[in-house]
Amino acid sequence: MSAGRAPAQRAKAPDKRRLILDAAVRVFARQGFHACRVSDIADEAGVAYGLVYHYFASKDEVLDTLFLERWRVMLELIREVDANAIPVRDKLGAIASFIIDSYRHDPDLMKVIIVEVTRAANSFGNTHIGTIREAYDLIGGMIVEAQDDGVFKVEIESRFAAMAFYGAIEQLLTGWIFDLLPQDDEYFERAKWLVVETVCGGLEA
Amino acid sequence: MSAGRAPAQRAKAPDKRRLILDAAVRVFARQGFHACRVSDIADEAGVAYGLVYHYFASKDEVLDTLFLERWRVMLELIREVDANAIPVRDKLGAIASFIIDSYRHDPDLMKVIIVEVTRAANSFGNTHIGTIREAYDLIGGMIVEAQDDGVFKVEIESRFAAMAFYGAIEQLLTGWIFDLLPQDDEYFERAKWLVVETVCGGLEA
DNA sequence: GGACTCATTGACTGACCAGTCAATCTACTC
DNA sequence: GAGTAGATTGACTGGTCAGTCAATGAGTCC
Repeated sequence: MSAGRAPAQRAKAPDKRRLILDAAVRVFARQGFHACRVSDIADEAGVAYGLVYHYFASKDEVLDTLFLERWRVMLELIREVDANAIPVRDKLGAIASFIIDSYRHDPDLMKVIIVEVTRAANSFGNTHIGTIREAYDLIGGMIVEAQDDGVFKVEIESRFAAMAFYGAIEQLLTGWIFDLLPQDDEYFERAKWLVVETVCGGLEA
Repeated sequence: MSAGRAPAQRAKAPDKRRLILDAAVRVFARQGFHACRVSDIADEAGVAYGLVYHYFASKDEVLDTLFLERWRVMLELIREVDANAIPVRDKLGAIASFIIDSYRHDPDLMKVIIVEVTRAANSFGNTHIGTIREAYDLIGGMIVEAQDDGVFKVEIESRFAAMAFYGAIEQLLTGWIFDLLPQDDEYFERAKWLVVETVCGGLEA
């Protein structure tokens, strides 16, 4: 807890909290949040059952932590991209790149976040809808800006366009998660281009 | 079970099996499949707990039935549309229309199917991936045909295009499910047009 | 009206699992 | 080396709930 203690902890012992989070990602990805037991997480992490409850108040909090950690990074990226004075196409391309690279780098984590949170309308999705929405709103803002600049058609409402754009990306990840699409570097790169090409092609004036 | 008995049943008693399925839709939509109890479904339907197990082998089978019933109708629609000699844009438009109208007509059912099945990679989604995939493949086939005719660019692989198209639609439904987008008739119609316009705009040669 | 079949009821059980807690260990301080 | 605080352990508990089943009801056929 104290600021001075944390570095000392990390220096000597393996960070058990992190160990538990990483194990949880693998277990959630493999079995799903509902189907797995807390003991599965503890076993996967190689720690005692009770230690999970030393670091987290509940099973839910483990998933909340994973989601918030990752989503915060994504929101930062989007804000950063948005601050640059570059064409919308590049902005949307950077977002698509980031999400697809996130999947490429840690497919299990992205699978968990998408399957268990952003699409779980009756559980975690509902809890975090405010945070999720921030991303849609930021993307929507970029589209409004592009419309004001005359780059995008004004007939397509920004909120719809943002949903369609984000939805297309998430569905590609879903395709990879379900193993319906090939997962190699060439395809990941192609997918980035495809999403931007398709959606921007349809939105441009 | 027997062919002669079914109509007699339906004629006199309210069809309890249907009553249970309809109640399940409302309960699953409200609480989610995992969070609800079988007794919630029985209560909602106004029947005894045990009757659910008279008609269905398990809680899972109730959801399976709901999904398969609906998805069969959608596959039929897609095949029917595909058989017509009309432009791709119209074919894809008909599919978008059908899905969006399905939501408009029975939002709870579509919410359940999307949230609990087509996006549930670790449970029902996995069980039904073959059936779900049929839809993607049919849409992919339409896109290939359009590419052969020179209407769509060949650079964008059909599987990717199909996922992007279907993903954009599903995300619109998700927007409605999460109450992030307005839900009135004008918006539903606008959404049909938007999806087709956006995706076809990006795919056309 | 007796015999049969299927529909319907709801109390009960057996398994499962999230979360608790008291005990033990480890490391650091004075 | 005694004292303290946090880390770690895992057996245990309490509640929940899917699925079972024996009993009862209702309709049909002869």
